Amino acid sequence: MSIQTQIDPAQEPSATQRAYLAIRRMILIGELPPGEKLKIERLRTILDMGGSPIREALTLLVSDLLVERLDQRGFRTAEISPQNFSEILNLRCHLEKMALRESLTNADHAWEDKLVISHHRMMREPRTNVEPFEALHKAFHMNLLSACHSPVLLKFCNQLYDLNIRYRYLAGKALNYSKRDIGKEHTDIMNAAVDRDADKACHLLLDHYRNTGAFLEKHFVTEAAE
Amino acid sequence: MSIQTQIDPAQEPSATQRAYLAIRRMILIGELPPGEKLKIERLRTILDMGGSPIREALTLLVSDLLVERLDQRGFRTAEISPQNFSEILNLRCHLEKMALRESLTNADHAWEDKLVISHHRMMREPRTNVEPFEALHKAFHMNLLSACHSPVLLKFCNQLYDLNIRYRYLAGKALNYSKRDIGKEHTDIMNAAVDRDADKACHLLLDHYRNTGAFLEKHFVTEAAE
DNA sequence: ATATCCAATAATATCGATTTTCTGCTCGGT
DNA sequence: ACCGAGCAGAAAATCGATATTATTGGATAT
Repeated sequence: MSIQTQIDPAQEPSATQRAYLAIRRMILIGELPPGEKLKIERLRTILDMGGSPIREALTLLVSDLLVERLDQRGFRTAEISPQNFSEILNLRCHLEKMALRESLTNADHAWEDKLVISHHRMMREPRTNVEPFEALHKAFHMNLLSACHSPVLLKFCNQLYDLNIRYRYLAGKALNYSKRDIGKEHTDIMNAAVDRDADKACHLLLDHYRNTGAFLEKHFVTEAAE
Repeated sequence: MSIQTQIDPAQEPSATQRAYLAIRRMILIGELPPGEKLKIERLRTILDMGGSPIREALTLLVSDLLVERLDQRGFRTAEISPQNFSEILNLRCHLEKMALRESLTNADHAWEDKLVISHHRMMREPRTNVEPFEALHKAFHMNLLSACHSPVLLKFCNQLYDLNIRYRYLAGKALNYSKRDIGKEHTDIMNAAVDRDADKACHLLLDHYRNTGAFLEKHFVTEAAE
C-alpha cells in the first residue's frame, strides 16, 4: 500500500459528495446569493450529473441550515437577516466557550502540536488569498476546540462557524479591520490556550468573535440603509 | 377556500416526508435497533415506495444524528454508548437552560396558555399509552422553550430531545420511576415558569433531566454487565 | 378595470433500470 | 493449513424517463 493511498483513502468521492462540497462552497462564498432558487436542472448542467445526487446534496445542506426546503416547491438558499446573524453569533459564543473549556481540560501534547501548526499555517497564508486563508482560519479555530470530547457539540460549533463565515463573505471586501491586529488576537488566544488558562482563552476568543460581529453588524446596517 | 384547506395545508405529505417520519419513528422507539444496517431494498418494500424518497429521508436523518452514512456502503442507525448518552444529557442541560431563560424573558399570555394546555393534555394521557404520552411530553417541554426567539437553538434542543428519548425507549419497560412523582415535577416546573421565576424553573428542569438521566445510566450499566 | 378561472408551461418528485462499488467465498499457491 | 487473488452475488449510487405538482399568462365574467 502506497503512502498516497493512506493519505487519500477516499480516492474518488461520490457524486453526492462532490455536489455537496461544490454547492456548499457556492453558498458560503456568496456565489449563490441568499434566497436564491436552486433549480435542479441548472445545478445538473453546472455540476454535470444526474438529479439524484444533487437532491441528496441539497438535503444534506438543509440540515446545515444553508438551504431551505419548500415542500413540493424545491430548494432555495437560506435567507439572511440581522436577527439570524446575531443569533448565530450569540449561540456561537456560548457553545464555543463550553467547547473550549472542555478542550483545555483534556488538552495533551498532540493537541498542542496540532494547534501550533495550524496557527503557523494560518499566519503564513496571505489574507488576500481569501478562500485558502479562511480554510486555515477555520482549521485553527476548530483545533482550539478539538480536544473537547463531545462530537455533537463540535458538530454544532462547526455548523455555526460556517453559517457565520457566510456572512463574512457576503460582507466581502467592504470589511477592513483597520483598527485591529487580527494576527495578534489569534496569537494571544493560542498562547492562553497553550498555558491552559481557560478563563483568559475564553475571554479572548469571545472578544475576538464579538468584535468581528460588531463590524459585520455595522456593515449590515449600512447596507440596509442604502 | 374551506377551513379544511387552511388547517391542513399539507393535504398529502410527500413520499419523502412519509418515509422520514416512518423511519424516524422506527429508530426512536427501537424498532430499528442501534447499529442496524438500513437496506434500501428492505425499506422500499416496507414503506412501498421507490428508492429516491427513502434515500432522501435517510439523508435527513443523518443530520438528526439518528442515522450514519457510510460512503458507498449505505446507511445504518446510529450507535449508542454511555458516552454518547451522557454527552447528550449534558448538552441538553446547557442548551435548554439557555433556551428556557430566554423563553421566560419573552413569555407572554399566549405562550402561557399554550403551556398550560400542553401540560393538561400530558397529565390526562395515561402513561401506559407510551407513544401518545411521549408525544405530549415532548410537546410540553418544547412549549416551555417556545418563546425563545432563537430558531437555531430550538432546533438543537429538539434534536437533542429526540436523541435522548431514543435511549428512554431502548431502556423500555425496565424503567420504573417508583421513587419519583414525575407528575409533580412537571407541575412544579410549569408553575415556576408561569411565575417567570427563571432560576427556579431552570433548577427544577435540570434536576428533572438529571434524575431521569441517572436512572437511565444505571440501567445502562446493569445491562452492560449482563 | 379587476378578479377569477383555466390552460399551457415549467419544475419538482418519484420511479424503474443501469452502472458502479463492495463483500464474501472459492480456488490456487505457499 | 493458511494467505491472498479473483470471481460471483448483493447492495448502493446514479441516471433517464415519467408522473405530479406548482406557476404563469391570458381569456372571461362581473
